[in-house]
Amino acid sequence: MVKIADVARHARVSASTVSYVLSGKRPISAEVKQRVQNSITALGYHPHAGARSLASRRSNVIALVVPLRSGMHVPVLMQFAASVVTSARAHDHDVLLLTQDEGESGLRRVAGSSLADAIIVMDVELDDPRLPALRELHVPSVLIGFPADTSGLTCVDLDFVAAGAACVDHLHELGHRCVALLGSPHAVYRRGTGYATRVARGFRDAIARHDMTGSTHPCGITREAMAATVRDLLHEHPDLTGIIVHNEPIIGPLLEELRDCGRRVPDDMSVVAIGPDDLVSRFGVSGVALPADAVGSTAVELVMAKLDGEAVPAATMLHPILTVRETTAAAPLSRRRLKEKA
Amino acid sequence: MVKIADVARHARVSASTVSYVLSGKRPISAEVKQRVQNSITALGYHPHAGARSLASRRSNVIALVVPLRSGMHVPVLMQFAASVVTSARAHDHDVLLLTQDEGESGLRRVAGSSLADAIIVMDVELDDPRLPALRELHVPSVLIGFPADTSGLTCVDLDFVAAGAACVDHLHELGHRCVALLGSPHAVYRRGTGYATRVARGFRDAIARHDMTGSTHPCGITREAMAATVRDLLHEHPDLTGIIVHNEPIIGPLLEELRDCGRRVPDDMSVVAIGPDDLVSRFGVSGVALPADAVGSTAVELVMAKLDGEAVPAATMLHPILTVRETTAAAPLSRRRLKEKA
DNA sequence: ATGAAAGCGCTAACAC
DNA sequence: GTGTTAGCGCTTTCAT
Repeated sequence: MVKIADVARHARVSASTVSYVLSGKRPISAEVKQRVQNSITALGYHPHAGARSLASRRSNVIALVVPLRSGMHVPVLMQFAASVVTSARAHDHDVLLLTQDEGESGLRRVAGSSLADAIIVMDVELDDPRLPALRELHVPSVLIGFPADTSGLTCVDLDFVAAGAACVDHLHELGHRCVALLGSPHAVYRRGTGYATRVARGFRDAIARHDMTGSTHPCGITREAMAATVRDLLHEHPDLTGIIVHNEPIIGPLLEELRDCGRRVPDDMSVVAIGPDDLVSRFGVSGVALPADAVGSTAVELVMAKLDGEAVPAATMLHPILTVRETTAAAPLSRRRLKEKA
Repeated sequence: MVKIADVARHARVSASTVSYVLSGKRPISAEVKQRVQNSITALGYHPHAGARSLASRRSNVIALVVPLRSGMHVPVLMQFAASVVTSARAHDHDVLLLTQDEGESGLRRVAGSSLADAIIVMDVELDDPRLPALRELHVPSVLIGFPADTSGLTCVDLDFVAAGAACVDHLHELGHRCVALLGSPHAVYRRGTGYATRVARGFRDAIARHDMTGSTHPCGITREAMAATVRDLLHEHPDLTGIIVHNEPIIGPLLEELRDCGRRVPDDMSVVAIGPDDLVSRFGVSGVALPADAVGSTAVELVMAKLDGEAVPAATMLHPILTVRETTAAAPLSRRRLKEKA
């Protein structure tokens, strides 16, 4: 194994000079710098990670805790993870993969042994059991998702309240006055998943602001459950012209069901979705995409800032971006009005 | 930070004794062992990973290279990864996550800096550009998937040849004599993805062995492409009674399409699938599941064996397990014969 | 069965 | 702008 002393000898400098060339922590003459770099490539030198972390008290590794057994949409998890790895590498850090089932002790182990300098935790729930550990741990951490109490933490996620509102705003602009939110299964609301509730809040706020009629409907993820909910919905609200759906697995089936019920989308019924961009774009649905890449890279930026001792906000909310596709159009009623005017 | 000397003092032993209690590399009296363990928990001691890897030349980390941008079925990737992490933890190792796009240099970096003791590479292609590096690297590696030439490597995967054959065998036993393989898109065969070709080989071998009629059909992943292929197929082979499908995205649509074509499954047409178990079981399809967990844990076992200096086979093929569900039944023709006999 | 001591390869004062 | 040196916290001979 080639070590720093070998490089130093080869470049006719001291070991510390090699170290400083690598870290850039002190000015080095252009000539020496060049010589050292040549020797490094000539010998194929790679600094020993362990020695480095021992001497510098920095492992240049960040731990990423992923929820492997959860009911989350898996491709999104992957996108998160990919984005975290890529961003971390851009900051010269590596990523250690931890599973949620190691729980609190996993966090303590990784932090305690200086395996990682920081921790990113995905899919945090409202009252997550790991929160106390994260607060008291001496390594910086960033959470993806919002717990009930963010004090003493750093959290990042899509602004789901704004996302819910953005969907309503979009429908309102198109002249819709009676809309519905097709949400997650009841269980998701009860178990503290935060974002489900937040979308509902954004929805209700916007409905009130625009003086519209709106109702929210938890909805199962099976085709049958969805069909039942939708039929009830159409029956109880005959003047419904817009549906906002925040429930990944039913986006596709919902479109089919509406067709089966004799409603053309978007002519008779507009549909807006909040969900993973692969899903949303695959079905050509207007809506707000879950910005997995942005969330991942933001999490890394926040972690790096904390490692540099900078102060960061407890909550970072990513602005929703609504993309208009083929499932939303002017409300039937307002189109009728337009014709009458003509 | 509490270090080994602190534990030693607290337990009134030397540092080396603490180290040996931890590693078990030399006999320690029950009494001392107990005292040391008490001190460890009392002080909340965690050995410093960097110091450890420096002194022992072992990081206790294995690198896992995942193909993030590939066309692979993402949930399966996740299952692999989860299985690798869990198995690694059972061997007291952690997992470093690398993305495929770091390529060969990523492997050299991780190995060269002693960040990881070993490398597991997922989704290896027939002529993977990273193979030379993997062969010459001084750290052990295990590949998930088979390249064209496995010499000097250690590979593990489902035995796709046997899987293809098992599907044919199953149909043969049910009395089917004319079957078809609905495979991956043409592009997958051209690009060297190994398993596609291997399934086809197993299929053809079994067809020949049983003296059956069989044809293989590459198939696009869109609903339309699949529908076209299926209609051609039904038209050209009127006596077709069984379809083996090895193409994740079309498993569901295929069942619908057959129904639309007036074929009842399994009464008129049996369907066997090779694919991710979540998919296969979701649709109640008979078939061979991709044993992600088994592949992941086997990969870890192989890596551990290599780290222990044991010799391991270049190729480990996991036996396919065919599960019979609701989409296969006795061939219509043979049932007719049975009736005639009665 | 236990202890003492010599590194492992690197970084960061401290010197000049 | 560069060199010297004292650790970083652990493992593992060597010694008893």
